[in-house]
Amino acid sequence: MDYDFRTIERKWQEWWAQNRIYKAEEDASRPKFYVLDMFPYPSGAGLHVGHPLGYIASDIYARYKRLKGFNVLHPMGYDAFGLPAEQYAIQTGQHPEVTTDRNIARYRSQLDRIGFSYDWDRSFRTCDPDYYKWTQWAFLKMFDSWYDPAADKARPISELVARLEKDGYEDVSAEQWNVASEKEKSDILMRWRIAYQGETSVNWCEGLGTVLANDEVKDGLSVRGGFPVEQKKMTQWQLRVSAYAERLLRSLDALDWSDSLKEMQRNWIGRSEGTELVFRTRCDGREQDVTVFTTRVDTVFGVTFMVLAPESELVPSLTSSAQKEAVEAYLQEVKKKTERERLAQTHSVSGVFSGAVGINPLTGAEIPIWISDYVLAGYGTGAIMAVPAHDSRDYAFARKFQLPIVPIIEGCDVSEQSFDAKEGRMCHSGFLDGMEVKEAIEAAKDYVEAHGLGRRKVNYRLRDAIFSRQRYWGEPFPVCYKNGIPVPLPESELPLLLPEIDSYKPTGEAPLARAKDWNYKGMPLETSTMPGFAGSSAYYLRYMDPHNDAALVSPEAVGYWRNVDLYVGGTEHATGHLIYSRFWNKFLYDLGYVCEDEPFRKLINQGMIQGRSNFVYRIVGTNRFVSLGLKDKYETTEIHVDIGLVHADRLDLEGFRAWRPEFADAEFELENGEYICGWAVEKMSKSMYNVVNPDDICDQYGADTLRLYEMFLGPVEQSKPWDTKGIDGVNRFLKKFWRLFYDREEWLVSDVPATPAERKALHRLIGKEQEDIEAFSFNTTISAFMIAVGELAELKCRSREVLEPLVVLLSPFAPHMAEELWHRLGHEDSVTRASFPEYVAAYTVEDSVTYPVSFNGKTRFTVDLPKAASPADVEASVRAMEQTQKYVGGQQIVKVIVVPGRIVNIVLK
RNA sequence: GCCCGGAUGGCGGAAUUGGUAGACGCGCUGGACUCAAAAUCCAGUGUCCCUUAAAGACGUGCGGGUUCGAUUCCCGCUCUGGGCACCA
Repeated sequence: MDYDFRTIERKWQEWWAQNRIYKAEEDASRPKFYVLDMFPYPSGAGLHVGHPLGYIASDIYARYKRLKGFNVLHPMGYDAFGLPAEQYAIQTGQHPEVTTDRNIARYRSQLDRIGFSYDWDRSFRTCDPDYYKWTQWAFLKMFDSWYDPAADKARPISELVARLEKDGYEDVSAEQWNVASEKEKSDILMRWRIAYQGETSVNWCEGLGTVLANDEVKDGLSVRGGFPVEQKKMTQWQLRVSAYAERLLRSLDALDWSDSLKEMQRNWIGRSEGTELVFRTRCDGREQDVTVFTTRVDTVFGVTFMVLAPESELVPSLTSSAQKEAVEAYLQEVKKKTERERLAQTHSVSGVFSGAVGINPLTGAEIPIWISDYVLAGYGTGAIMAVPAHDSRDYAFARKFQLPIVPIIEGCDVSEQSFDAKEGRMCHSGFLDGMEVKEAIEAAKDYVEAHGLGRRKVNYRLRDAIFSRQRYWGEPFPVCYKNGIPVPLPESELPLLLPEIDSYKPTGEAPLARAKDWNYKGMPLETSTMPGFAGSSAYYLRYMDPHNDAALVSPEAVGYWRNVDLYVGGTEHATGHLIYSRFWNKFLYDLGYVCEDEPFRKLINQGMIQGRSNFVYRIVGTNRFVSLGLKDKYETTEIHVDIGLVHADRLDLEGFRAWRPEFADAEFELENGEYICGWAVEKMSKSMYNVVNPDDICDQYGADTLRLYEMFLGPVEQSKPWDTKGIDGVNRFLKKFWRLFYDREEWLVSDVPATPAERKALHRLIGKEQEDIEAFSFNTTISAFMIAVGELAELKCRSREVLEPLVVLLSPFAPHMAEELWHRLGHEDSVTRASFPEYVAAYTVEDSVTYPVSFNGKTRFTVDLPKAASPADVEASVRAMEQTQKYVGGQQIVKVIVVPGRIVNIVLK
């Protein structure tokens, strides 16, 4: 009986599916464990070998946890709304759902071949009305809530309305509220709702005809499609993520995520402690207060000018009539410039004098107010005090416009550049003179607050999320307009189904505006749709209770499954999905719908698998190709060649000629009769002809080999190149494993007792496997497996006592083979239901004692000896080391002290 | 520019966190079995010196330091991957 992976894998995949082996059900008698993969957006290209890396890792972990007695929830679904399907629809006229269905079917068939232990009964797509009903529901809840800073959580908007009616709130008095019109009331509430509509500067992408979130834009281009993005003021639906900035930052500490990812989130949230300082200003005889934000109030004596952002609403009132023309010209220039510069990535210094002056609140000095695009409207107050001596941006500006530079830190040289460091002793700074910068900051803050000149303020870079997209393929907003006032639809109307439209071609207006009868009881419905992250923000909750028609998730289900214990996915979601999801979860937590404050307890970022591309070298101007070693003799062009035509870097010449018509009469210059190709590690992509399809690997080697090899390649978190060449090693291992059980047709396993050596091999493996799987170190686990199997093969182990646990240990990695052998061992149930602790208990590693050995009281190394060893044995062992191990650096051991409490000390000469 | 990581044989990568560097796999070399090939198995494989072996010397990006002992800790560089980028 040979190892016939094709038959075995098909057989058990069918059996698992038919018998619902991986079905998860709530079971209060067992501890739960929730293992989740970031669900894929099914693109048209299908899966390449890099995609399943994380899925395989999480599947191994899920299977391992099952063996350890946990009730494991391990679901999979699809992130199905989004731009690519719609872009395709625009090109082909085909409904995005058709493409989406097709892509999902392909993904599913590819996934199924790898032998994952997903509970497919819980699967859904974000574009299913049954699912997006709950995305819309969450939006309604957000619309109907405000963030109460006193309670530090979201509360129903009705509570705010009650307050407004009775006492007013912040700058809205009860009188104002009570006489306000319906429209005015709506506008007032928009200032506090969690989901609100407001005018804001947005990333407008003309190429896609929609606005984009900050994380959907990179280097001034859209992440999807790479179209230029410009800033534009528009009224959009937004989510008040910024209200959660402090909580999102604070609860990061307790999460078991990588430091680099947490750091990325911290930077994205961008907390900075500073001061809001009020400057009196004068312009054409008018006086006005302007508040600036600064983290360096201590430098206020070095302020020599102020700067407003061009988009600041203060600009009109702070422009003098004399400067009006110049300012307007500058504003026009900025508008044009930003688009160009976003692409060019260079920032030239520009600005214009506003004609207004400000008065330094501490010194009384008059300083000019300028307008420049190096100040951002969206951060702080959109106005700054400039301290050119100690801020490089202010310095560059001062230099360009010849504004004074006044250093206020002793001994610093600002003739060439500013001195930005937060260190040194203050000077020319009145009451701050002589202080160190750090104490000066605090002293200045105290002074400002004590004299009513401003107040301490914490600012965040994190902005509210823009939630509207002028696109078709997304969740419709359950909102209609009554006399221009947004009115939410009642929950009973959900889901509000995405309407059919005639054409997907962009016309400048939102596609839904073209839908027939797009109104609710005669009131027009909102025409934008929700962004991609809407559907992916709470999907992990839905898996807990995917068929519930009455709630996103029942209190019972969420009470049992709580949150995700292990989340595996790519690092590219660090500042998008993972922020939005945490926000969304915290919001639902505030309202009592979920019972954990954080959605993902532990997060593993799998690395990327890069492709290994091959090249041929064509002599310029000919159809002649030279082998790698000879290419330097000629002027050549490097051409990507399909890796299917290359074996061990040797080119298949006939295959190459047949590959493309232009190569049909190619000539070759060979080395030792072979054409050697060049190679490089690059991103796996069609255009580089280096894509490896997991289906091909499954055909040729089997899913178990694929799983093992992807893990054996290196640490899961690390990016590494794929090279099919090495796959034979793990494939050989599996065949070897099989041969422990079968010698051709003969079944080898019997009930003979295991020898001590056989047991020892198994013990070591058990210990290693437990340790390494918990640490997510699967490559070393597999190494340990190879060693153990090698040892057992050499020992000709036939004992069921050892071989049966070995199958259990293998099952997370190579589930198909393990299942087959498990059944051949006489079991009827799945190996999934075997109990790992049972085997661990039966095979505990023999106890030994570790003695720490120290020189002069400091532990230097350890000695392992059997438990029964006497102090004399320990001393002998240490002295033996003196000779063989050179541990004591040539110095002679005078005395070895063995303390009863197992501590060994060495006294050196 | 700022903030995180990395750097170990021909290649992917190990090393119990300060204790025999290079586990495991690939590749390569030689051998066994074959008419032959595939498959399988065995042996060797960091570099240098040497006909070979023994023995030795050198070796974890570079330069210093701490230590009996450093891939591991500290200081200063180089290269490289990623994130942020006028955030006051």
